[in-house]
Amino acid sequence: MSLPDWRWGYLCENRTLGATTLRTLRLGNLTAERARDKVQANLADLERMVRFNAEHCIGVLRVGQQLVPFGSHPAFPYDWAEEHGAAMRQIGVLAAGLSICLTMHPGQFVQPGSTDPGVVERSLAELRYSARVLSLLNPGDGVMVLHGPAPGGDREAAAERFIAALAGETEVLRYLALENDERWWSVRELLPVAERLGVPVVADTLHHGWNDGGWTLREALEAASPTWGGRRQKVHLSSQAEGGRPGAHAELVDPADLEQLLAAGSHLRLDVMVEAKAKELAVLPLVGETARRAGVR
DNA sequence: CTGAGTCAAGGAGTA
DNA sequence: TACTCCTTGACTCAG
Repeated sequence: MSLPDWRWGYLCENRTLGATTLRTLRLGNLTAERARDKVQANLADLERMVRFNAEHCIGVLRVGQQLVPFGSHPAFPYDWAEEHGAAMRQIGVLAAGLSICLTMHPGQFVQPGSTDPGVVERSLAELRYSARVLSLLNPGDGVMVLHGPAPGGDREAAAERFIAALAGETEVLRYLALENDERWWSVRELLPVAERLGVPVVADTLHHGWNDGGWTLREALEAASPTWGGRRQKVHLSSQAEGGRPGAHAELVDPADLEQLLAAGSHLRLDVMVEAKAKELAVLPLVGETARRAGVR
């Protein structure tokens, strides 16, 4: 088997380093001084993780959504982009020089397709915040991943609201990608929504296992591939936690799940984000395994 | 110092 | 109506 042209990635923190970009604080404790401390600590660890990644051939890193805690909240006490922009740009230049792609993943509260205008506005605020972070950190190839809209009983209407809310958001759309979920949006169903927004589709292998839309994993990967244009195609890889509820992430990646992705996508140029509780410890063996198969280069 | 309870936020399902 | 769960961990405070 030839070496797949893949890069690997993990999420938000690094156990080897004891580093994290997930530091946050309570809204009730939100002061400029405390927020500044958190942001600076998160950024310092982000830089350490970027360097670690470069040393270990890990090409992608997800940045914690709370890199700037409450960065999209009206109560945030200062202009974080102004104060931390220089530090973010510096890390971005470092990462770009090391060919490391930084990504984000706004959470389940972000619902730009909601029927509630207040929810839409708060969701857009979070998406604009994420786009701003990426534009400072990673203007070249940053990506933020969002799930399809909650259907609310009428998928088509929800999709139309979702598209309408995002259509004018140039900065957001520049970084946005849509990810299949285990219940409502298979890769196949998500493609037309993404196409209308002009954004790419992230195929998540675990979600695909529960909700395949009638496609094999290979079909899903190949269908999503052209949505990435010349960019590397982002894919999420994880394994079901033993005894956990459906969708719960395992500590590591099951070898069978790696084999499945290799069989389905070895011919594609992928960025494989590993969603595993052990973070980089789950990725390092995969980097080694895929390199071993190719023989020493 | 430790462990339990809690944390901005939405939506869907269950009781 | 009230409660649970998301992807998780970090924060807070009572003891």
